[in-house]
Amino acid sequence: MARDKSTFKPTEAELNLLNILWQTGPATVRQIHEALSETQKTGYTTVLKILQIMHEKSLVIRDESNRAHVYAAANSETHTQSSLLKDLIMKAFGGSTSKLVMRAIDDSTSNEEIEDIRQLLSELEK
Amino acid sequence: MARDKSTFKPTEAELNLLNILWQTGPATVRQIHEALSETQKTGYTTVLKILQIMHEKSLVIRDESNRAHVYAAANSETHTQSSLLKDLIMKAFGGSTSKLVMRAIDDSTSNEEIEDIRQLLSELEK
DNA sequence: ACCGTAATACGAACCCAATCGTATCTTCTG
DNA sequence: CAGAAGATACGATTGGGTTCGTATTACGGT
Repeated sequence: MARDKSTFKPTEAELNLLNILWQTGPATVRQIHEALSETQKTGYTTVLKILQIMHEKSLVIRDESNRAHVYAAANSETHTQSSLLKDLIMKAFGGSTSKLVMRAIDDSTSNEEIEDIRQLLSELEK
Repeated sequence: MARDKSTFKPTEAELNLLNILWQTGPATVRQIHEALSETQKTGYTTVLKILQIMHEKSLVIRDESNRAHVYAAANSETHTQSSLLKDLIMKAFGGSTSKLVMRAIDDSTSNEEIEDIRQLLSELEK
């Protein structure tokens, strides 16, 4: 069952690796594992395995021209965020984006965040 | 491992049932199953089993005074939405609510949604 | 050319979610 | 009160995600 691209939902472990790839750009398993080790204690082969699975799912692309394969995210961070967001809106907000935005704003506790959002809205007014 | 309430994340099947409970209020397994059957074709005992598991996890409360137990969501829809939202913000938006809001707004295609959000922002300006 | 190092590939184990079939229990009816 | 109907409880199966150990392969230096 090949999943629709816009519907695609990476798992939690996969998303962790994608976050690293988006931040650092294309990287080898070793580099990714090292980056991940900053926050997690996951085995090298575990990272490798997940990347291989992600490759099968076309979540990442890989360059095999060198011995150490170089992996890169197949989709942009923005695209993936949209996909996950849409998923959540459908499942938990009855498909209403405005309900989600309202909830997000209501939950904002940090003044900084509120200011950022206010700024955002000003931009929108044009 | 008892999960923190604010961190709690229902599974997809669980969320489906919660959506029904939030909409209809307390209900028996039969009622829930019937409501679910509108959109899904899931066996009766499957629904029952999931509700039992949710009960163990304290996702729902149940009234056993009658033969047919009456289930109700343990947490409000709003609370659960906040929890899921926070989870997504952490995992996919680097913890930034404003990034998520921006993405949600950028993705809004429906004029109606955009108008609703605009309205929302006007309210916020006060 | 050899050997150690570092890489990939493979497969097993474990856990949890989801589904359903069957067993058991309760209640009402005839 | 016997038995059907309808309810819960339980256990087994399947599938996917996550983890890691081991096997295999490819490079690089002496």
